[in-house]
Amino acid sequence: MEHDHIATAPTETATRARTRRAILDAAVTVLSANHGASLADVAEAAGVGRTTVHRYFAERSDLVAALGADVRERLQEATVRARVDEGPAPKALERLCLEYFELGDRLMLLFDVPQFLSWAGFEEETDSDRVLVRLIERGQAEGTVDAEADAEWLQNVLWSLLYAAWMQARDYGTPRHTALTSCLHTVRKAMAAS
Amino acid sequence: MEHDHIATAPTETATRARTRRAILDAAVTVLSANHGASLADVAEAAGVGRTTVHRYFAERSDLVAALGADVRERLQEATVRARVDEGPAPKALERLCLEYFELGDRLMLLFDVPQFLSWAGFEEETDSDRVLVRLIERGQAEGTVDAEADAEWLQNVLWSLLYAAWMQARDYGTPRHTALTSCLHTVRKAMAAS
DNA sequence: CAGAAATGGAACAGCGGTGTTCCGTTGTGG
DNA sequence: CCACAACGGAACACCGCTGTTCCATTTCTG
Repeated sequence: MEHDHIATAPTETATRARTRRAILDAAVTVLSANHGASLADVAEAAGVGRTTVHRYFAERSDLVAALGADVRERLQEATVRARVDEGPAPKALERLCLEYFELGDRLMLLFDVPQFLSWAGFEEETDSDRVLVRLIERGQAEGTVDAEADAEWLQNVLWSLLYAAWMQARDYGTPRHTALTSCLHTVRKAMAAS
Repeated sequence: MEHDHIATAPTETATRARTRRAILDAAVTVLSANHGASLADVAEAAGVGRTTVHRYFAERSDLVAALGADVRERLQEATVRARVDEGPAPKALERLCLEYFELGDRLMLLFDVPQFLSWAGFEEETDSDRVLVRLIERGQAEGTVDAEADAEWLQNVLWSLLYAAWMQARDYGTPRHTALTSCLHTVRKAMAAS
C-alpha cells in the first residue's frame, strides 16, 4: 500500500497542485458530459496517464468526493460574490443566477449527480442552498418575491432554469450570453410577487 | 441463433404481451432511478428471469430502443389528450403540463437520457416537441404568451419545470398534487405575456 | 389431458473498467 | 549537476455485466 497521494501536511508541491487541478478540471468536463465515463477517459482529457490519476485519487469514489468538495467550494465563493444580503431580493437573485451560471459544467454535476454533494459533503443541504432559501424568504417578507409559492419550490425553479439555460447553450448552439439573458428574464417573471 | 423474440407478424400471444409490458414498465422505474442499472436489476424489478429479458430484447440497446418508442408513444397520446388547439394558449399549456406530468418516471427518462429518443426515434425533434413550440408561438401571436422570450426557450422552461416538479415529488416527500400545483403556478407566471 | 408455449436458472466465455505493482523515463529544484 | 519527485506505460488479477446456450419446469391452450 503506502500511497504517496494523501497529500497531508507537507506543503504540496506546485507541480502536484497543478496536475491535481488538471485532473479535477478534466473530470468536470468529462463526467458532466457522460456520467459513466471511465477513469481512462478522465486521464486522457487531463493529458495524464491513468496511473497518475490513481496516484492522486486512489479510488473512483475519492475522485468523486474531491470533485464534490471542489464544486461545493466554488459554489460557496459564487454565493459570496453575489452579496445576497445587499439590496432588494430580486436583484440579489439575479446576481446569484449570474454567478451560478458561470460555474458552467460544474452546474450539470450539481444537478445530475446529487450523490456528488450529498455523499461527499454528507450534508443534504448545502450552505449555499440554505442561503438561497433564506434570500427567497426575505424577498417574500419584503413583498418583492411571490409569497404564494413555497420557498423551496422557488429554489428548485431557479436551479431548473439555470440548468435549462446551460443545457441550451451546451447542446443547442445558443450563445451563452443569450441563454443567460433568457434565463434571467424568466427567473425574474417566475419569482416576481403576484 | 434463431431468436423467437422478434415478434414479427404472428399475433403476439397475450402472455407475451403482458410480460413484455412488465419488463418495459420495470425498465422505466429502474432506469429512471439509475441510468446505469444492470439488466438483472430490470429483470428482478419485473419479477422475471434475466434470461427472459434477453428473450424479449436481445441486446440492451434493443430494450432502450423499445423504451424510447414506448415513451414517445405515450407522449404522443398525452399530447392528443391535451387538445392543444382548443381555447386560449395558456389554458392549453396548462392541460399539456397536466398530461405530461402524468407520464411520471417516463418524464425523467425523456430528460435524463436524450439518447433514448434521439437515437431510437432518430429524429432530434419529437412530434410532440413541435406541437409544443407551435402552441407557444400561437400564444405569442395571440398576445397571451410572453413574446419577448424565444419560443424554444419557453419550451425548455416548461420541460425544466415539469422535471423539477416531478423530482420534488420523487426525492423530497412533496405530494404529487402539491408539486403539480406549484409547477402550474410557476409555468403560468413564466409564460404569461409581459 | 397432451402438446406447445413460455419461463427460470445454471453455467460459460467475453469484455471493459478497476485498482495495483513494477520499472524505466522525464523534469524540477536545491 | 544531481538527487529526488513526478510521471507514463505495461502488465496483472479481479469483478460485474453481458450475451448466449442448454435443460428442467411451469403454464397456457386446444
